[in-house]
Amino acid sequence: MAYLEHEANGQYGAARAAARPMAVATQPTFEAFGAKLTKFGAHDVVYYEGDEAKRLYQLASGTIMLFKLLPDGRRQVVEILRPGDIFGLSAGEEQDCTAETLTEATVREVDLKQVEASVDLQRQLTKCLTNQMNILHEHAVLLGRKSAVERVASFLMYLVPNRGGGVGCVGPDPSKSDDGCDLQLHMTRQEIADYLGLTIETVSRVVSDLKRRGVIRIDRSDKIHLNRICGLCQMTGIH
Amino acid sequence: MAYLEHEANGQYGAARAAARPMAVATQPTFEAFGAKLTKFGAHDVVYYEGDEAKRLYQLASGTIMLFKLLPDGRRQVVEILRPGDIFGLSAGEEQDCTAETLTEATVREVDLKQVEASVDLQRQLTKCLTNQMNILHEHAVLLGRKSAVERVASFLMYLVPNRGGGVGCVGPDPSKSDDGCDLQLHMTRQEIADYLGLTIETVSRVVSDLKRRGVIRIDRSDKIHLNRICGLCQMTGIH
DNA sequence: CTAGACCGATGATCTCGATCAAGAAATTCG
DNA sequence: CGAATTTCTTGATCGAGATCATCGGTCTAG
Repeated sequence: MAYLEHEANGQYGAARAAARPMAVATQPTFEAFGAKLTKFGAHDVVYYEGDEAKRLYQLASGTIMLFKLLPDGRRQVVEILRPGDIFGLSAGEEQDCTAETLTEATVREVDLKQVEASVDLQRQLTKCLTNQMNILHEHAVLLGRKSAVERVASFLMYLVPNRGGGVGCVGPDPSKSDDGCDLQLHMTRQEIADYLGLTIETVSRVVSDLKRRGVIRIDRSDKIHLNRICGLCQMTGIH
Repeated sequence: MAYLEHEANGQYGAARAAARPMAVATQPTFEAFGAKLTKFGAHDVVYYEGDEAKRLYQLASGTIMLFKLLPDGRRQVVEILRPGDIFGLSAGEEQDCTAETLTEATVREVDLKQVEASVDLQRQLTKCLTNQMNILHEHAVLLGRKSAVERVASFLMYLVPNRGGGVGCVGPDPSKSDDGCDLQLHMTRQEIADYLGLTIETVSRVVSDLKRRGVIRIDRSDKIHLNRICGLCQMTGIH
């Protein structure tokens, strides 16, 4: 029985966890499908939770967050979208999240009828959804099992181009002196906290701590320089 | 600006959060596509995290969990699958999760090539993925923002037929005396803990507490009777 | 320039859930 | 059946992160 053989590696066979999905290829776009292009300013709402879900959206440029609210005001940011990501689909009649821009953004809109009809569109859709699903899985690990430091480190690594969340990290890469990187967050401490399932104070403290330890440098509160990417990656909990 | 108008409702416009997605319609199946049917015993592994992702699976009967591991053994159960749910797709070459049965289960397998080719299959796929994505969003709220009691209450409500997670709850329903329900968990306390981002002890304590308060009755450790569904629903944090 | 609003940093304290430690109950197996 | 093993429960203690409180910095409006 495969299960037993596996158990030899520890409680859940943690040794197998070393194999991890690699960063994902470029995402398809819906350009070719005569999608309507809409422009939004920073901090605009594209739709609210509860609005009728009748269109498919794809982010063409900028950054958008999807969040959900509890009636007492607690908020959870469930996805941070990048160009190529799709949103606005819902299993029910209504949107399950609010979509709000973090920066200026342009969005492609396609009618759901049109989606139904096109094989190509469906194929691309599947690819996008699968990709976003994998990210949601990784985020569930972060929210369910990681410490505050690990969450912030994972978040920063997620913003490093081609290193989504430290996933696929190969350890210190001596072949390149790429161990520095400038990040533009486009998010307030509150938005970061709501994404990481923390409070604003904890995020602030952890960031200060990373600065004190020399792992990062803070140029402006939303502009952070990573001094040692690999050092940061070691703090994400995935090593 | 829509944002400002919205803000009148509180920090994030919590008032809008009342509108929630309804329970989802029956899921499509891939029966018609000549899928190969495989039978698994309880606690069998369908595939491991890191295995090559080359097939699409759909759960035909039984229950399966998808989980991810951190190298130090921390585990997060990211999805609990029900008949109709699909799994095994990955953005990369490798599976991002381990899939393990909770009960005996039968699984339909379709080759990825075949998926690419069929419009119908794609359409159904989109529907399944969208549904599961919505559940992942809800679960992110649970992991990021809910208390231990709210998590356990939400989990139990999630198992009540037609009341997925208390979503779409309409308050005490006096038209039916349906305020009781027998649940078969098919999960150990450890598995529940790993799904809810808690420890086994906390899950055990909360369950004992719900029993003490008369909200539930424990017939066997994995067989729980809900005495007052609405009372439980009130504890999920969504009201 | 000042006043006001907002955002972020940081100290003090508290609390919920984790951790540590036994037992009790259920399940498996000889 | 009883012994061994696993799972669950419960108590005691601890600590990471939440909460509360304050202050400094920055941006905007007048």
